[in-house]
Amino acid sequence: MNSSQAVAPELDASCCPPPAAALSAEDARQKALVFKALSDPNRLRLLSFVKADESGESCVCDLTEPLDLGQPTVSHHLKILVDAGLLHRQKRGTWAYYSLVPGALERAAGLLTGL
Amino acid sequence: MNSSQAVAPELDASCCPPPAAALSAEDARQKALVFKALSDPNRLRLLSFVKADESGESCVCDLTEPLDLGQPTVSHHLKILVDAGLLHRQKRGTWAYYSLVPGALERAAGLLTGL
DNA sequence: CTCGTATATTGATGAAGGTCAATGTGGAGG
DNA sequence: CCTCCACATTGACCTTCATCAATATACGAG
Repeated sequence: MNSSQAVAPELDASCCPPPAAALSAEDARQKALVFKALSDPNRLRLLSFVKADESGESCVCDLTEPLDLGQPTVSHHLKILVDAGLLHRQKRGTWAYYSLVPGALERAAGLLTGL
Repeated sequence: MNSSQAVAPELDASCCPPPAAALSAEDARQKALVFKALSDPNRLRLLSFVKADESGESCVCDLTEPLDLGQPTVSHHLKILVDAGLLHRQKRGTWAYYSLVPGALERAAGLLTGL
């Protein structure tokens, strides 16, 4: 009864054809999902922290403290960013490493300039 | 008890210096305001309609019908977009004309690529 | 001044979202 | 097998938000 598999399709599309006309209700609904994932300060900071890390990936335990949030809350936010197609999750042993999906931020930016 | 004057400062900044480090809580809070304004499907469509209009501006009455929303709801969304620095409002006579703030979408996109 | 029109504001309502405490899961070590 | 650790999930609470009906405001026409 959750939305674990809901991946924003806009970020998977190879590119963004110029819309020519206005957004349809469906297009708007799906693009809004990406910006909804970006509309929380703590999620923006999570993206920032992951991107700033030298290794390019961070585990939950590294992100909990600087955000001053509980571990379940951080996991929740990370899941939203993964579902939006912005972060990638790789589990190694007990740890879960999160990394930026290459080009995802640029594609999200393209959703704006290509409105 | 409202936020009529809350203008997102990020969109007014002349440019976006490379962050070097990670986002502060305050930076994240203000940038999230812009994406929160973009996180609603109907607001994305409003931006799209305004941009697609040949004259570059649209009045509320032109936007109410294609969105299939009530007039107060459309006014509410437009206000949020104005407060976020994305739309500009100009009142002429009885009508209120909304237009895209030049470069605002590009600056919002820059908030992402410059994370 | 009065009426009609276009827009903004207020108040209420139901849905969605962020957070935490508690619990579940699954791998590593003894 | 048992225990600790990192992380995920669940359930509950409270806040925020999108929407509408009703009302207010402001302007133009007559």
